[in-house]
Amino acid sequence: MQRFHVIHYIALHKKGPGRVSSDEGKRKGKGASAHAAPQPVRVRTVKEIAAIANVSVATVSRALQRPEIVSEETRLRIHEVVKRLGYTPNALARNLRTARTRLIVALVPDISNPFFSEVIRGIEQVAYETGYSVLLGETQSNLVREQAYAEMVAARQADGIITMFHRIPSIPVGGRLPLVNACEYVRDSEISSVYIDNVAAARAAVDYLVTLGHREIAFIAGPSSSPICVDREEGYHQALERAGIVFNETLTAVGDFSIEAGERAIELFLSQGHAFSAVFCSNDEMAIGAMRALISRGLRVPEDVSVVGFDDIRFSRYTSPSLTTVAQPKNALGREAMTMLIELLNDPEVPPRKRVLSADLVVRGSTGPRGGTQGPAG
Amino acid sequence: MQRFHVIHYIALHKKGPGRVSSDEGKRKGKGASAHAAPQPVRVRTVKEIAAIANVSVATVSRALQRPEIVSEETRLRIHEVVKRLGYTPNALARNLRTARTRLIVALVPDISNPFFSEVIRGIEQVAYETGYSVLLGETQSNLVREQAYAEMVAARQADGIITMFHRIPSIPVGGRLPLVNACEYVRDSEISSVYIDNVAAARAAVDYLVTLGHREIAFIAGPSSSPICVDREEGYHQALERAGIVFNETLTAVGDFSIEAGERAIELFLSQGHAFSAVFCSNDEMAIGAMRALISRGLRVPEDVSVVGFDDIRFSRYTSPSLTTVAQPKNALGREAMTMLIELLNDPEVPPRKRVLSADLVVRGSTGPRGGTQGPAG
DNA sequence: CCCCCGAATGTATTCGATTACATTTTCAGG
DNA sequence: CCTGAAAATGTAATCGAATACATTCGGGGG
Repeated sequence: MQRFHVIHYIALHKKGPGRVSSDEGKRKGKGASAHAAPQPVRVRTVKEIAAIANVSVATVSRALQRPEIVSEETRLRIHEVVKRLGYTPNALARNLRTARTRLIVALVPDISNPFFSEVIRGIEQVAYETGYSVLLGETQSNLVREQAYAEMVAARQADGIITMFHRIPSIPVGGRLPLVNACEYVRDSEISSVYIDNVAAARAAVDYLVTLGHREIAFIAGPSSSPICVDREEGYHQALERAGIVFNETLTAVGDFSIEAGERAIELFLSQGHAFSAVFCSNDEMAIGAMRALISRGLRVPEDVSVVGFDDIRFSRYTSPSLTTVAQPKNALGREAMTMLIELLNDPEVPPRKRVLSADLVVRGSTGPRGGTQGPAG
Repeated sequence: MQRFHVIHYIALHKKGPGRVSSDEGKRKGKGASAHAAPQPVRVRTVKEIAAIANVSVATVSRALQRPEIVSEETRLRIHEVVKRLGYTPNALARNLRTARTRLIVALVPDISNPFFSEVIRGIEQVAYETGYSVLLGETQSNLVREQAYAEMVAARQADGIITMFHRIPSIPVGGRLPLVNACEYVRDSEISSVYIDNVAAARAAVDYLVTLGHREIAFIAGPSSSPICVDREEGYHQALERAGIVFNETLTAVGDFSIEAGERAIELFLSQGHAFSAVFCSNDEMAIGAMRALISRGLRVPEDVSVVGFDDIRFSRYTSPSLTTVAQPKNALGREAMTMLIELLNDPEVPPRKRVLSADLVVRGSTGPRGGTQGPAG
């Protein structure tokens, strides 16, 4: 990999980035009021509230949980005290007693991936509607971290978990943990999942390139450890076969979903000197990298080479040219996943299910009919 | 706003995106084993472990918490039982008793913003080193959500909180909640914060444009509700003043940090017909939007107009041309924030502090000397 | 052989809320 | 003015682990 532009730095300060100044903290407030009395954090309990409101703890609890069964007068008095003292019930005690937290954990490999953000938004919508809260965890595809978050459920700190990668945290013996797999799935496993028909989606994308007249279609695959990537590759093969195009192994490269991987793949294809007029990529980042590499080699997109991505991340609308890609129903994936998880939480007996949603091809500027020029090496 | 490319959809399936199929769930496993016995989730407790290992609950607890004070023989026996039965201690009970969770909440307005992801990574590094776990919350700049997450601390579900926006969740009366503000800060408030010297950083960016010969420098500001945006604007003004350039009000526009806002701002400048040869933007997204708009109007970056962003998000390396921008020490911001929070947790008496880190200007391809052409309208 | 000390383990309280069950209050109907 | 059911409130057990305090055990010193 090489940079295309020289990067040089101009320090704003003499001190390095590590140096810090913290004088503001030392300044004394102008009046005497500035934390003159760093009074210990007064933690209130039901007992105190009960004593002050002149009722029993049970009544306080009821006034907060099911106000309708407490007399108006008492209720108002208790609420006044609660408000005045700023009382918040201890959720640990409550959850311990009730054996539920109304909290679910959503795990993503990479939070900055805009694809997942949309899915998470879907999860949160349903969670909100059903009175759950969502806590996010980033695993960075690290097994240890995945496991650590899964333990939170085993330790009763959360009720369930939605994962967005293809590895299932090993289930603590004894209990089936309430888990739903979103976007990805694990073949043959007894895990509930929501995902799209990746074979069909990839096939449709490549079909579209075929209808534009392309015959030499390159493919940039994702890691084969992920079942959905295998499916996308399968879809690519099926489309070629249907169109009567002979599969050319040298026109397939494997990447790791990064922009750089897309660039490298194109470099590889070009160096091999085999002609191609279109590239289908297993995700948008790699497609963006592919476009960059093509353009920097003086090839025009889509006049010389058409490019298709997968996912429809927000940014693919803003590349130049904008990217044709397979749009996953991100929001729906999230919503379905959360809905399934709630079913599971309400009734642990329900068998695991797999739900398959459909995807759409979004045609933008990066694809066009096979041009007069025969492609890069044609 | 208008699209530059026609977008049309090709449905992959007849059924709409909402339709789902879930046949796989119904299929019976080939053998009898497939969840033949959906046995109730056996939740183990110390008591059970103690009974099976033939010791008291205290000994089990000790074997898990401080193994060294338990005899080798007993310890091994207990660990064997724990492992065999897949016992995980109930964290709620533990946290209730010990009054600490070793969990902190990190709140961001938008998880897909790559700027925050880097900061979060810094937070997590320090958290990991000190035995804390980080849970992420996305607030979407929604006050209700900010408040809801803050309540988690009041309810003792988390020990502390790091926010990355300029609003302070109203503190539950009675207790100062352990909170650190990262990247942003609140003027004159008694809140610990870590941020960069935005005035100096912005000034340096504009200074740089001046050294390249630019005199008509436009500015795309961020929302003035955010102190750091005000600071960046102040830095812009200071740099102009130093260079003896008269401030031209029509060359300043306010945006909301989105790509579209950057586009709109450029349209505005161009429509006003006032010449400019450089644009400084309060963040990278708006700078990317600005470049798009300029290029789509047939202007060259940087030959006709230089563009500078702020933040140095990952993607700004990959635009064409790549973006010159102010790089915030994202990782250090996160690390410092978490470090400060831990100090606060260990000793609630420590007064709030503000730490100011330095930023670097990263020069890439979007800036160049003021060219022969006089800019868009010159 | 006894005493004492430290190591190992056990007993029982505690954390703070929820809630089953018990008790008191209220008031309509007789 | 009494009765009884419903409403309101109170008492105490409970969730599961941690831990202060109590007890037991083993063995070295006197």
